[in-house]
Amino acid sequence: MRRILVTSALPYANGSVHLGHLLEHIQTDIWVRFQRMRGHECIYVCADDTHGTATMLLAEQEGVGEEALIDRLHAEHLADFERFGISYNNYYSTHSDENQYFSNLIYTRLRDRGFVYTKDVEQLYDPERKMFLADRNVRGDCPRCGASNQPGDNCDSCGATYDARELKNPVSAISNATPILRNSDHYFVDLPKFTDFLREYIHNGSQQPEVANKLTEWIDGGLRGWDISRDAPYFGFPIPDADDKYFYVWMDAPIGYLASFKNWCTKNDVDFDEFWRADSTCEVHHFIGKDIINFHCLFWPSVLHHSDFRTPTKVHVHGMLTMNGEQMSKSRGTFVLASTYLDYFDPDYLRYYLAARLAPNSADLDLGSEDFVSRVNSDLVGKLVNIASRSEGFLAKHFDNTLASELAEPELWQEFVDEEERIAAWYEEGDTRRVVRRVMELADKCNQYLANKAPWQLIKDENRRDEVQGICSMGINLYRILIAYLKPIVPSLTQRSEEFLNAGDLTWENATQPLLSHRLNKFGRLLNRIELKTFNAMIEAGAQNTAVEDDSTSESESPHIEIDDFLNRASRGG
RNA sequence: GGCUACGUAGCUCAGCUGGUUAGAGCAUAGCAUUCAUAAUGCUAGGGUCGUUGGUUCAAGUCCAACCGUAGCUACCA
Repeated sequence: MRRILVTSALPYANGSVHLGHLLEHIQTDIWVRFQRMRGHECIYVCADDTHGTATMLLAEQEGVGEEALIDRLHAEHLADFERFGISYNNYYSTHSDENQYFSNLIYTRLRDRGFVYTKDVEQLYDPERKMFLADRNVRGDCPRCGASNQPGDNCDSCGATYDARELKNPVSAISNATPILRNSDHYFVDLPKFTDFLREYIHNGSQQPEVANKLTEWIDGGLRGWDISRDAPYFGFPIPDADDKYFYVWMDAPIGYLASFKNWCTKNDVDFDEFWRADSTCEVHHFIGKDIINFHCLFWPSVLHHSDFRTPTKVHVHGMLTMNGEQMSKSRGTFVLASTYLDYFDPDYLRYYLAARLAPNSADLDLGSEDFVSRVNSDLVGKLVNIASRSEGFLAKHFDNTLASELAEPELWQEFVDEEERIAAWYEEGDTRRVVRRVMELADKCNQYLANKAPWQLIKDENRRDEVQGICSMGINLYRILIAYLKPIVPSLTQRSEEFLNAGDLTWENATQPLLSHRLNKFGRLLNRIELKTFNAMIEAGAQNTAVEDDSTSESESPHIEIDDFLNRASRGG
């Protein structure tokens, strides 16, 4: 039995769960459910990422304390994810004692080993709000093309990248005050010292090839020190032995994985160190989006390795979700919250669709409305569920819902059984696209078999009734093995099927044993078809739900962050 | 600008280390069927495999250039 710890990136506590988050958490959950189905120990933890300026400002805007804000969002996030069947063992928070403990521990270890240095940094400062301004919180004229009202790090108009200090006519996006330059000591992790370690680490099988490529690029370009401190006021953990300095949110965010797991270990009496000591033989898998590769594949393993923790076994990187070919964005009206989706569709539809498109790479994934509807209706209902539906009637009507005592077509059955190994390997790699394709090919094969045998003809002949039972029992058994193969992807459909099949929980092991002389439960509708207009209604509702927010931010004239930017970065990782 | 990935039928994609007339599903058309949630089965049309050049007995499959698309160019809560 393998011992596996799995994480999804930590959603940031400044907004609701949306389909972009779900892509990641569903992908993770499928992998986790597969591992558990195979009989491995698989602990899945996540948490809300709570610290930083954004939460601080949002709390202020809402007139509540940060802790009240993050508590509220934590409850919301967890409820949304749970309704999608995401099977965390623990969904915690980075604003926790455990997280502070590990942050301090890691920091002091790094510091004591000479991997931390301080440097004087000059930054824009908002004199009204008395706080330093991150690049994103400054707007001004582009130093190259002169376009007005550009963000502090790059120009949307001409694409130039620059330092916020170079902006002309800078304005604080928080208070509209004119920022001044001010100096402060910052704490840096000496990343360049980890160059050799990283060069080796990224080729140890922990990275997808295209990710390793990108990392090599960064490393070859020369690593720079990583600024891990922020000045007060800042919502976060104070840095030990420093005056009014706080850990930069991206420092303690990944540590949230440790904290969440530790919290779970305490409650379940599991040895944390078994998983995290440097020579652990357990596995650690992170699932993240490609936007946060640097944090998880450069900083995180470096920090872990140099503070006596093991490094991740594998980082699974996925691409971004687009809607009908466009970036998910509120202004384009292609933004759908998890809760909005649930007003219209069963989670299994989305889980199935995403699984049908996911491969072990970081390519972007498009959710196309017609494609979505067609795959659900053709594959799940028309092909798969249809097998059970068309077989069941005969058994119920003529055979007291009882399966034949032996397999009518052992070779056909064996063919389905023989796929087990390949399908498992695809799951393991994260190639659910192949899993789905193969299962649907088998479903086609099964429908062909039923069409050829035409039990609806045979039933008319009194002498051939036994054949009908045999054929339909094949149909049910084949349906059963196929739904078992898809169990990690469509848990609720599987559960309804298990009830109908009346033979307990499907496991990877028992799925390849046919049911013989077995009594089924009463058949109920397993899955409904969906309509394109429902999907369109959902998109429209999504646009309406979010239009309000757009207005409010533009009216205030001081959005702390462009709203679309928010979305792209809403799934950070912790 | 630099780097990376991708560009195969209307759509989503298979095509591994180069080797018979380029495949599947969906969509479309016709036929069959009616057990099944207007589901299923059979058949057909549809692609100069982004462009050009090269290596080779042989290239969608390797190389180069070009065109196009997307992304990255790390400290942003």
